Amino acid sequence: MKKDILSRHQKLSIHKTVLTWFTYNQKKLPWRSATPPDPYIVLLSEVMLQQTQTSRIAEKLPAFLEQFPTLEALAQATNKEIILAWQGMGYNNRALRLRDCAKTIVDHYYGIIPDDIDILRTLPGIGEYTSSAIASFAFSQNVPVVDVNIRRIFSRLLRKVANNHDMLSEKESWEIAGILLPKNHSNLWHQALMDIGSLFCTSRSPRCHDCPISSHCQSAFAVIDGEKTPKKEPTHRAIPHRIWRGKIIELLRQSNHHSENANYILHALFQENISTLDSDFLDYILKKLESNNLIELQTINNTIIVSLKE
DNA sequence: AAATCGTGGGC
DNA sequence: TGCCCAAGATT
Repeated sequence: MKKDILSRHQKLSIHKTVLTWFTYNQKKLPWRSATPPDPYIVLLSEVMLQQTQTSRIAEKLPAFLEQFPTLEALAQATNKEIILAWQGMGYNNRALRLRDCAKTIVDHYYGIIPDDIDILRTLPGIGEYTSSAIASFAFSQNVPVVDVNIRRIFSRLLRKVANNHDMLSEKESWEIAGILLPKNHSNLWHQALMDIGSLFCTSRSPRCHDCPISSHCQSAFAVIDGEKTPKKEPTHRAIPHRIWRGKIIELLRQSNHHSENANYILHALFQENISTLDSDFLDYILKKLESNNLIELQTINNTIIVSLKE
């Protein structure tokens, strides 16, 4: 990409508009309440927010923080404790990785959350986005950050898109993020862009009329919805395994502190009016959950007993 | 490196 | 209703 996508003047104008908008209109979120920011809370929230709406995490974080008030407390959580506490946040493997991340920091970094982006990147459950987000939001380092909101904003801002799926590549987005990064304002800049992305520059039906940067945007008032899928035939798509996995984990959460036998699980899931679950398939799913350290299996009197892993 | 990893809400 | 989407990471 060329560096002259926007003139210096245009960049400054956008920076000022976005940062000013944020000063008066930023979302109030639990992980934004501490000044200076608490790196532990930033770490928690950023992992929780992966592929998950801010509104849900805003609800869940306070109770989680009460149960695990420190990095050390989180590091000591058992699988079962962390999975129970993770209720409603999805992608249960993330919960174990978060605990493993905390444990790694306690065991190898004196319990101090690293501020080095390359070290952060090596921790369990922390990838390119989250390492950058922590460096920027917790430690105010002037690094680029790209999430789905920022990628979508850049995609639309810089050229007129064909539809709401027309996006810059991941790589291009990071390059643009580096080029558009205002000096010394990574933190506020990227949080502002994420707010604007989630409030106005949404994937479908963007609200350009209310968007603070629509006057700078090549795609303003011009984003159209993408194809509504060729819709060939009913193509009864199979239910993804993760849906069954999620139902099983949730069932075990609800039967808190008890084990369940596999036949009961089969029966319970059947009653949810879903027909494609047979015994062998359930066994397969259970073994994968076991290998993920999410559940424990034991066979007693020829029946399989299932419980959350301790 | 394309697939897989939950869950809830919007339309 | 069924499909899409959401502060991505891992294998």
